[in-house]
Amino acid sequence: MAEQGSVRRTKYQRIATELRDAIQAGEYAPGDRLPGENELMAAYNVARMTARQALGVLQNEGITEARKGAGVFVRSFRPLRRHGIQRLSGGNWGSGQSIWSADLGERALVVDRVEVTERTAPEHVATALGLSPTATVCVRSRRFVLDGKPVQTAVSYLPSELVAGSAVTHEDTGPGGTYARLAELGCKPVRFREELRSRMPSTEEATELGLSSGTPVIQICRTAFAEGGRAVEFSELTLDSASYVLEYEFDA
Amino acid sequence: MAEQGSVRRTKYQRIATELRDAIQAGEYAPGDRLPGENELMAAYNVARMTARQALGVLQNEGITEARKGAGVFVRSFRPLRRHGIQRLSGGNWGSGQSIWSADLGERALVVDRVEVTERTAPEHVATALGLSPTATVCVRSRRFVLDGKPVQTAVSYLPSELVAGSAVTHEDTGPGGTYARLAELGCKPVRFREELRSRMPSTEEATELGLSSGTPVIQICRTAFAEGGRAVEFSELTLDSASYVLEYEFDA
DNA sequence: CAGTGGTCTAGACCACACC
DNA sequence: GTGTGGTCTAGACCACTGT
Repeated sequence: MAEQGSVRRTKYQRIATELRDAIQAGEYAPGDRLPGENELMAAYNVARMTARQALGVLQNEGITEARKGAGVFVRSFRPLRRHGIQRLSGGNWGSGQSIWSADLGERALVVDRVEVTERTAPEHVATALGLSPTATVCVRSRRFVLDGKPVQTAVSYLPSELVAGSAVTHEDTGPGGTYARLAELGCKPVRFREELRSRMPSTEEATELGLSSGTPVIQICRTAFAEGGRAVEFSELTLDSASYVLEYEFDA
Repeated sequence: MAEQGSVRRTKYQRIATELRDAIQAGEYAPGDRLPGENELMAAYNVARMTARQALGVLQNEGITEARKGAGVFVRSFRPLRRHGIQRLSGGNWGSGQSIWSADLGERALVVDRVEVTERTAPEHVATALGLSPTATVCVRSRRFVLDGKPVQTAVSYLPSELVAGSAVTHEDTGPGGTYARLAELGCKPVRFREELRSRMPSTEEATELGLSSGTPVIQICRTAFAEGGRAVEFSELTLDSASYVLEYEFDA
């Protein structure tokens, strides 16, 4: 009880630190239940809001997750691996191993929702595609689900002038998908630029991806270029950061 | 359908939503001061903790920042652009434009702290480098600062057996840096694998990078391979997600 | 049903920023 | 000094989860 002078931190920080250390020491495994608000109030002789604040620290760090009516639990990190560059042509690269388990396993990443519309291009899309501000684009919105859990949303924009009347404007784009259709139209993507950033999700994104507090998203803006440098597709992907590891492999 | 949902929520969510909408509508520009706790208490007739909770929502979304004794302010996003693949050989790629302003400008990214040590390889490092668990590695820790603000930390691990006695083990690795020294040792890196994830920072990382609440970090684990596939360097980079946009450009 | 986390109140003291 | 956000208390009611 008497520990005034050691470190100058606050009560909730001290509680949070002890819980975090216990987790990292393996005293609580992923999925385990942590002491709840009532237990912390009794164990540390603090008010409810103080115990809550301590638990909130861990939640905002993304290492725990609260389930209403059930308790607070240790989260796990079992990411999908997304290979940013597909040419995994079989070299012996990789005497060293990847850091995070691939875990792609046999679980299927399936499309949950598809929505195809046409509208005038948002400004940043028109800019990315090099279109006039009044041009229209085909907008393909999808959500991807893994084992019932949404992990990614994707919105692709393609110039209407390019894809009008093709299967790209259908929900089912047919064998080979959008890129195969673009190839048939003489605009096969041959080069890509991906711009990544990470940030906290909006409330809509958190809802749509089923994200708990303390989970950032990775936003990928990809532009696909055809031979000659024409931008033929612009995509905005939003990934649940707890579900993904991104991998890029390239030569010097 | 009707969008009655905006009225259904709790008090703090309603307050947060109104503030967020006001920000997105441009009523508050980046750097502007928002109504504080006292103002919100009066304006919405709520208790202090409720006003705080509303402001906490925006902070956790990373769109505002609280400065003790001063107020709550709208954050801005002015990222550096990190080109993951340096072969930016001047094609005409890019009829379309990048999404976020590059803003690299003339500001200098400088090394703030360097620390070089030697120790036995942590398990995941030994695995990544294909070393025995008892092997020792040269550990180079650095912090990078932009305009006085820390934006990245980097820890590189190189096999001791490879770099012992070379300038790699000095704080100043000389012209061309570590990779030039590796080349001289006959182990020039010719291929790289970068594994990225995003997560909330630990408290140490938040302190070291000066991150405010609601700012994730991007963690990059890079393995450098020499000709023949030998892993010669493993690096762990931790980036302030508010300071970076990552770009990867590659052929299909 | 009992127990959990989520929301909310109405006070209080503190450290810090700005004037 | 005054006002700010940060911490903390001691209550309360609610919605939800589990059994």
